[in-house]
Amino acid sequence: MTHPFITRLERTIPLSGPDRDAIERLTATTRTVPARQVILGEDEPARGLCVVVQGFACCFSHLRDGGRQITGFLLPGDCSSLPAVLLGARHAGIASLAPCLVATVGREALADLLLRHPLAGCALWSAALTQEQILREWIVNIGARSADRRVAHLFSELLTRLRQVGRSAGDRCVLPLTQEDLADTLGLSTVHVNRTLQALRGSGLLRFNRGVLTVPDSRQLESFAGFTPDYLEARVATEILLACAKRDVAEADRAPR
Amino acid sequence: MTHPFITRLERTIPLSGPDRDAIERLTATTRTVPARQVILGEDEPARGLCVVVQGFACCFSHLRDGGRQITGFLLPGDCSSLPAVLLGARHAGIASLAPCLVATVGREALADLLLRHPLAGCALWSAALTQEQILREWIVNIGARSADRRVAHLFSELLTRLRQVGRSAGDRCVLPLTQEDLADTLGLSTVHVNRTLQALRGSGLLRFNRGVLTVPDSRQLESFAGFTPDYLEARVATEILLACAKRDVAEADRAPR
DNA sequence: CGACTTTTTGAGGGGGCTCAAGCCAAGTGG
DNA sequence: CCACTTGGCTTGAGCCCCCTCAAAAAGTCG
Repeated sequence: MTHPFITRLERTIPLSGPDRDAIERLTATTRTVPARQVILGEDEPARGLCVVVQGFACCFSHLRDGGRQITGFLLPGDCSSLPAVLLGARHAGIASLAPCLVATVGREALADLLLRHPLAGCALWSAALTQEQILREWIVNIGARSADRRVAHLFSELLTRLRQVGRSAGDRCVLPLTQEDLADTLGLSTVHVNRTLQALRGSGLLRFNRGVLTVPDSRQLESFAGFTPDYLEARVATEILLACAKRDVAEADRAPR
Repeated sequence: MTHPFITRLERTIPLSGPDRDAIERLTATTRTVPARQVILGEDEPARGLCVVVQGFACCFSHLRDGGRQITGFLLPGDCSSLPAVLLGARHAGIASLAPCLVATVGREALADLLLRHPLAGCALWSAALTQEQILREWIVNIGARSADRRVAHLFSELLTRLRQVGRSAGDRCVLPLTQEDLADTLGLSTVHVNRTLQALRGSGLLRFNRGVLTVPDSRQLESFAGFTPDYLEARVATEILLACAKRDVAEADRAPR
């Protein structure tokens, strides 16, 4: 089976054989992390890019008053935000929600990849850009939608993303989230999430029971939520692609491994 | 005076002379846009990267029910989100809030820049990453803070960013925003923004009058909002920098313009 | 079984929303 | 120079969405 991270990157750019090899090598050594564990604290400096090979994780921020806000989910093949690694700035924390298989790509290795494999580098950037699209959509979701549509939209997005990585069986999928997690994601209280889920179940749009989401008619749910999946479909423009490829060839000529 | 876009990019990476020249050439032709004008609609395809040279603009999304959510502000030197250009995906709309000077960098020109000037390209990516950091912070703001702290946090961020680009005089700055804009940014109603502003004025933390923000003690405001500016300070890690620079030199050898 | 986490329910309150009207400043045109 | 318009700001009243607090019910796991 191909490496999830490679599959993920190839959704934006078709990679060459050497590219794939290089990435595979970087993410070969993994470590397992139990569920509900902090993978990278908000305060500790990021040593490298964190790639979730298997499992389910999230990015989070804590407020002084004890509140928690989840700012993203990491599915198999996703990686932690590049800013954490490239820019020295503050970064979100990362925690596992289900047991995870995690690879960490150090800064030097990352720099080397960017240098020797521009196409792979470009793919990495593109993944970060997709991430940005998602964040923007989340702002719209939290800022402008009612509680029920908010929940529906999040579930629609997660269902779509899980399908992309082959982790959904028909109309149901596993989401290792508690109602508290949902609350911290959507800017709602736990109690209200509970009642909203009941209402949604009542209207037949979805059922969410002990980490299993069931959506009888995803089309209907998406329509209710105002969800359109186009922000999740990344494909790099050909002009850019050609430029990267050209450089890639040049690199190969000059510095064959 | 140096070009604002270059100043912006150099906040993350020190550029070489040729890099600067190339960027300057790309953003030389600008057009003026009056205030309150749509620069790029949500539906129309993005022809290129949109660089705000002067003025004040915002990114926005519209919902079916007529609601609007502002998902970002573009200050002098900022550019529209790369995803719009590189990935074919849906993108946010862009609108001017004050009169703007805007340059558009076409996809071909952008590809050419990435090819010939890796360092400049890296700077561009980094700017996008900073953008991501800001989006993440906005999610925390909208999702987890009360109305008054939300307003305080946004103002703190904008004040800091305006200082970075030299557009704030001491304790005051110009923000061409209506209360409705603030409402659409923060996920609040216009009426409530009004009352919140009054409360903040009452407590002496800030005054916002007809587009002029006055903050007597920014330290105090930031403390109230729970604002820390570290997510706005981007600086690319040296390892990455060296890799880019190395490639840059190699490029210069191989294909001198 | 006993300790714990997660979900569910109830009751009450408050933060923020909607609707609607009045106000103020800055144009615009006669 | 003054009516008239216009867009934004301000206020009031009423209410509903969602929050908090608290406790019971239902799973979960050693």
